[in-house]
Amino acid sequence: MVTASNAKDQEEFQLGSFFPYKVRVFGTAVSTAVSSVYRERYGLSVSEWRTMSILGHTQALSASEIVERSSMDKVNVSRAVQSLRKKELLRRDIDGEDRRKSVLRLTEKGLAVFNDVIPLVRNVEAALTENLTADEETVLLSLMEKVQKNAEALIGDMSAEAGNET
Amino acid sequence: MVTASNAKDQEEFQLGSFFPYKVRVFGTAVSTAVSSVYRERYGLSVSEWRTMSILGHTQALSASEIVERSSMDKVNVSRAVQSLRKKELLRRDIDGEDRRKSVLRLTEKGLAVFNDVIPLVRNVEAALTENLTADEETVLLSLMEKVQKNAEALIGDMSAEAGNET
DNA sequence: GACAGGTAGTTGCAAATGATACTAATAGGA
DNA sequence: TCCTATTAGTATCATTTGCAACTACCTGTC
Repeated sequence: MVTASNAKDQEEFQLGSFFPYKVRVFGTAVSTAVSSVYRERYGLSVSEWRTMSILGHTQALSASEIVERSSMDKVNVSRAVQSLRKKELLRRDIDGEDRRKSVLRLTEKGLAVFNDVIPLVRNVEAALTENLTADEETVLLSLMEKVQKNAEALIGDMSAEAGNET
Repeated sequence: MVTASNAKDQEEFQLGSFFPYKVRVFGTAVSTAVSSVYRERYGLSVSEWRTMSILGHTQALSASEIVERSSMDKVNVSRAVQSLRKKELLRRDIDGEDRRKSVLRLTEKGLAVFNDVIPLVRNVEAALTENLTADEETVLLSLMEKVQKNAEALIGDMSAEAGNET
């Protein structure tokens, strides 16, 4: 998979035209635009927002169910739950049948915040793609998915190999 | 800009189909795939890699010139420079004409590392887009740019307004 | 030549993220 | 029942990142 290079590669490497660099800059811009909304308004972090938005309607999930739906790891979720509880936006009960499991749901206050934020982030979402046609948006999403799958495959390979080619 | 919402918005919000969420997951996957390469091999952070790749051929830049070319802020660059110096991958001299300015360049060791990493990241870059046609890649990049510009405009608006619409 | 204002870069503090190790509880056997 | 393996979630530590304040230096003006 990792093959040889030639001298040209080295001479011509330009960060500005490096695909992963562009992706990162793109992602940072989008992420900042959206997260500013709920951070400035309610001091919510990305993890907190994700947790809330998953609990929003599908009330009463365990932490690990949130992990499955949010592409966050359990540490992240655990911390988001903690700080949301501190802010009284989320309530945690213990599952009667399996006392390792938590039963998480938004409080009324949490739901109110959530409902308040939704239109704001939706507006940002709309503004981000306002000059794209519906087709373009579809294409963008499907290409991103393709690349993402490639990336995930690569990551899988790496952690499997753990580094051996010189 | 921020307009009204209706009840449907709130009922139907799904994190999984939220555009910024998808972008973030996409970006994280790509970024992880690439940065693992130079992190595992040489313990380089993203900032360090960026700094190195900008200095690579265009030897001898000041920190602020790196800032301009890298979409990192000066704090980030400063720290990257520090740790690269510690690793002896980068040398810093002081500009004779303006002693506030640093004159940064890769050491031989740094250049060797850089040249060693280039083909590896190039391979990842290629693998990320291997199932995309050249056209698709072009389209993806141009759509990302469009969205990114929108995002940057939004960010600009926000910091200008500082939050007032209810 | 001294003072105001701007620029280059650094440092320190706080929030966010990731990896690892740990505790508590359940499940499946023997 | 007891023993081991798994699972849910938490705590700890190291890294990363951002913001704001700070030092050092330069420029222009008086």
